[in-house]
Amino acid sequence: MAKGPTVYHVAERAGVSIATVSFTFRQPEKVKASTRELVLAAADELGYVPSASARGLARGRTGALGLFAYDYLLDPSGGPGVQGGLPHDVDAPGDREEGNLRLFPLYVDEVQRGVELECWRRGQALLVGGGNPANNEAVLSDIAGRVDGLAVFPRSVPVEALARIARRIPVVEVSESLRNRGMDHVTVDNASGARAITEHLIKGHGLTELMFIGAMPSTDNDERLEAFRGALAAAGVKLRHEPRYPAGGELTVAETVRTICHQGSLPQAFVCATDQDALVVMDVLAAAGVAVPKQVAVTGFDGIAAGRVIRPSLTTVRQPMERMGRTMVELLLDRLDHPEKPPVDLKLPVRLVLRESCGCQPS
Amino acid sequence: MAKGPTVYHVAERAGVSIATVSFTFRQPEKVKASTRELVLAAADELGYVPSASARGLARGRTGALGLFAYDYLLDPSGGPGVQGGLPHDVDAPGDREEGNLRLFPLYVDEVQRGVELECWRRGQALLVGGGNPANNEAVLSDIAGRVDGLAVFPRSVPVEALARIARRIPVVEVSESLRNRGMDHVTVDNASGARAITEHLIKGHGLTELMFIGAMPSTDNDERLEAFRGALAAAGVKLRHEPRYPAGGELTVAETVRTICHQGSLPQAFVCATDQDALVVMDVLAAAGVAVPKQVAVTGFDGIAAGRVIRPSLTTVRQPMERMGRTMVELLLDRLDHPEKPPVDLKLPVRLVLRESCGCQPS
DNA sequence: GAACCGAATCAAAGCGCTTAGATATTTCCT
DNA sequence: AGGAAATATCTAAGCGCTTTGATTCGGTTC
Repeated sequence: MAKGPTVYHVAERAGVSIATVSFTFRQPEKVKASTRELVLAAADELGYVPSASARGLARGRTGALGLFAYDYLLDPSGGPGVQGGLPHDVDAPGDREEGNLRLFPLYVDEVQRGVELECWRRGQALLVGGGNPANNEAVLSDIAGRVDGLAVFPRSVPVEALARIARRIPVVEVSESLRNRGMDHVTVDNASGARAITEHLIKGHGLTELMFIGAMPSTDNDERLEAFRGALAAAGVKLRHEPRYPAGGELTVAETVRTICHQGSLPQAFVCATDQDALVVMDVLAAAGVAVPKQVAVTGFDGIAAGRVIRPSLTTVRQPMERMGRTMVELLLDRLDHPEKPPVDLKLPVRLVLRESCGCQPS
Repeated sequence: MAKGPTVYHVAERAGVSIATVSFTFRQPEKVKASTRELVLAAADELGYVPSASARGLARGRTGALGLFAYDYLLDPSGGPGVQGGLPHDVDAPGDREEGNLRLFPLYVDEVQRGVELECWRRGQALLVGGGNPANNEAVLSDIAGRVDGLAVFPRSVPVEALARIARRIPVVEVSESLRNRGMDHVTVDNASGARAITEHLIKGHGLTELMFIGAMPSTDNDERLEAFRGALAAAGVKLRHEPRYPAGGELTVAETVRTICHQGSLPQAFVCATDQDALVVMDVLAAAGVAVPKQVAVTGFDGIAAGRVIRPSLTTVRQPMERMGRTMVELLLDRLDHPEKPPVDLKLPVRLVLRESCGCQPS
């Protein structure tokens, strides 16, 4: 287990210079076939594995991309998680350690998967870092020092810290395009999605008393709310139920809905800012004995897996999450070749997914 | 976007030597407080981010661990995937690109998650690499050059390639402990699990005609089969249905079960080698109009999320997957400190999870 | 056979950081 | 105040690789 063999050892064994060894691995066509085999044989016998540190230092590029994957489930302010309303199970209690909370892949998981797949497809190494809410910045900086480009989730890290990193290497962020100029962004067409789902409720199901609800004010959610309002106005529906936005976590979504149930002032539909919000809403409604979609329709936004399996299944707007991840990788690699191009905001299309919770029939 | 600032720039700006800059970041207590602040200020103004390549080269350690995550779903021989028998959905067709196959986290996903969480908790950087079945070895070698230790899934990579890597850096493998001496292993107590589930069928449900079935002969599966046999023998149950093991994929599990259905020679229970096998079995049975568990019981092994949600829910033996991932990281870090200790085989406990598919009632 | 040429190989200069060991500075005694 | 001991900082030598420009080599051409 002594310190492993280096180019020097291989070179000596093959009777060539270290330059030739390097060429053999990086630009094989520059080396005469016979020499190449000699070197490869020596490398093989020695069990030579090139040091990425040395290469990275010499080339000025590490050849790896980074993903800063913030775990929302570990976030104390993250709310009740995704499991509300899902089928319970005899072995659930005490199984937390083993991933009960993660029965389904979450939004971030699916995007992360896209990043992984695209990196692998392109032979790029991928460093995934996580917070560790304690020392997010230290972790981020550590990752930044290891990679050529970085993909991050919104609000996983302070803006200034991110800006600082972005001065050194390309950074691409999901959503939040309005803030953080100076880096690329991948977003989805929130407006179209929210409009489509609102119009469907109005025209498809003849509902007019719609209420928008969501836990967090984010760029995405704001755009959705805006489009929701627009769709109501366009349809000539007057806003009986004011959009509710228990922003900042003052009032949780659950509490808000619970109150509404008690007051008996239910709208005809809850248009939720996200699927996770919708799951919470449906959970509360079930507990209060309110039938979905009979008494009230519920819609989400995102298209996470859990919404597909829950009963009633969740009508939603699906974001192309895997593709978003892949796109981030593409943007990063592009940016490495063209550092001076102006920052890009790539807006990906969404798709209305009609399921049971709005009143549609499953096929 | 010029090449970023280095220790030299920071040193110059702070009016100290580069050594002091380095100390400020690595061993702050060795630097006088006033100097430290000077350096940190300079670093901050310059947007200094230490280069991990340079550090790795100088220290002989990269400070990162690697995970070689083979994607079984991309494996052409991987069989029908996990979705057999799961609820279908209006938006399923054509949605493949967006992760339909991964509606639930698979075994590898949960283990990977454990690796990630433990790395993050310990402030370790984590490199996840994937095959790319084409050039697995190249990818593996690339990763190996970047990390201090490597975690791999069984049979994701040729044994010799792995052995070669293991000569250079610590490697820990899931399962397969019988092969590949010379590296650490994390396994589970397959024997206890298989025995427990078999005994439950015999004593709990009074079944005597049990049939073992699984797609792949692996160390894990062999141990399970062995314990299955042992449990039958111990219970004095004679083996009416010979353990069926369509090894090597000659006959797929699906075909085997289909044939059995047609012949009308059903056992009282299918004891499957893995949950994925069990899902396939249940899918075929459903298609053949055979009621589970009324006409035949089915059990799995692993405890993947899908088995919890499918109806009837799947009785199985749960592996502590997240913990296995965490354990791999622990072993790796241990091994770095104690290279000469003999290789370890860590056998983690499993837990019998009774659900509907064996005939038990959900609570 | 001298002059020349392309191809193959090599020598050497870093890349940005860590860390012994040397040196400068401060602290604390007597 | 003088000097030893403790502390703070610096000098300089790598770490293993890439890559430019120089050198060597085996042939061609005239």
